[in-house]
Amino acid sequence: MATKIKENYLKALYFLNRKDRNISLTALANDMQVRKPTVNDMVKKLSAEGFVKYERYKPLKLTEKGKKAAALVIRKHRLTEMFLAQVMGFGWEEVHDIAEEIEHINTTQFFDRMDEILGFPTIDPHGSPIPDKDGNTNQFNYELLANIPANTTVKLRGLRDSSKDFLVFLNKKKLQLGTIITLHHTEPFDKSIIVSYDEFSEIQLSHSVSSRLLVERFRN
Amino acid sequence: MATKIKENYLKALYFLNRKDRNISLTALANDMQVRKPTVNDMVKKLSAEGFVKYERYKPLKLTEKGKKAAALVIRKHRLTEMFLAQVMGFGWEEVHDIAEEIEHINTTQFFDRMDEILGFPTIDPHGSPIPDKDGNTNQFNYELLANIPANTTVKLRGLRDSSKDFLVFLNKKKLQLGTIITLHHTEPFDKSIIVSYDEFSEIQLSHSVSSRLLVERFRN
DNA sequence: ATACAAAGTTAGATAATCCTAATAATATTG
DNA sequence: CAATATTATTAGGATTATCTAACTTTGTAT
Repeated sequence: MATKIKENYLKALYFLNRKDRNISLTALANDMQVRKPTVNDMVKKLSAEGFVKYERYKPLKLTEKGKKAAALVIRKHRLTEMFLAQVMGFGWEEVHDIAEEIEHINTTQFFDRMDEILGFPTIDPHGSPIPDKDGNTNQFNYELLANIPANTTVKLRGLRDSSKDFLVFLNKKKLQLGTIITLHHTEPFDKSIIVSYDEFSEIQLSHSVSSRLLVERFRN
Repeated sequence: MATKIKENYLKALYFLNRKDRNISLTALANDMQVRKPTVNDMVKKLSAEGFVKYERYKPLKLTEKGKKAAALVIRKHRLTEMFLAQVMGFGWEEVHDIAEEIEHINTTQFFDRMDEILGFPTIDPHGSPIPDKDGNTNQFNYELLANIPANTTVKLRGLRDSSKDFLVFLNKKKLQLGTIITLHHTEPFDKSIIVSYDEFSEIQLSHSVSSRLLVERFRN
């Protein structure tokens, strides 16, 4: 089992890996908020342990072992977030920071019990998929609200950004997972959109917001 | 805030402190399963931070600050144990090891929420008192079952030993907190006792067991 | 009361994770 | 394609928590 710090490097690598299979050391250093020599040392260790493929001056790659290890940490994180929200009553904007600490606990039964109590959930409170025990992640292919044509009705399914600021903003707008949104119009100039949902009519959302919301179109 | 390891030293010091206000370095080393020079270094640091009173070749003493810091870790541990047992359905023999990991999380709201959900409990699943937010511990003065005279009825209130082996033994005997026990007789030779409780009559318990059970006598 | 045992201390090392400063390789760009 | 910028690496150090080996102080027991 990797240390808490290594688990955090693996998580960071996992998310960088989705954007680009070739991960730069600098990107990882920025993500981890450490200096490049620190990352350089660390990737050598992770490479020696088989989590990362590393060759001098070449981009980093996560190995299958590395991907699986990262996915299992993310599983613990997201199960915890779900537990904090569903069982302990925390808001979706509060769960991340607490889960960030609990995810490093190495007690299988604890997470298994959470899983069971929650009824084996497949998504976390932000709509992100919870990897299964083998580290396999169910990829949903939701669309960005920003890319939906006018006069379409969709359901809010996930978030591109789960930062506290954004979540607090969504709380203020009373937007939550499952909210059914009708997009009326897109303003070409600034890409802002006009939507209606629940008791709100003709609300304007900026492109910055609509490009962070993952939605599902209703099948016709 | 002390590191996880320092918190563990403080806990160990706290329990050693109840037996003897003067704590030997060797005792602490045994408790922590490390070598004496390691402890020597550590107590110097804890002393510099004001948790321990340390002078060369003199016994260690916990300062008030040290006692409070330790009590607050124990608070987190026992709240967690209670949460694991009451909310998550773990057996009293399973909760210690998990709580041992969770107690080092530094997120006040998490423990406050547990406390609230549990209805501000004052004891953990083994009957041990949960220190309050200021680190004050309610000391119950229960008696050892071993010291109770014959023909007395008592209620099981706590345990002197919460090791997994002992807890599993109690499970087998169907003894739990709250069980009302009548002590019929004490055998002078080996100090074993004959008791009845629930559906069990005239059960024999060894001194080793009776001296680990904390009981409350009924007021007359 | 001296000798021996137990307890405590010091010195010097190691591993993990981080740093700065300097250097080397690769990529970009005029 | 040479100059420059970016990226990666190396060298050397710091800190935390641990170790072993050797030494010193304190306590005990004949």
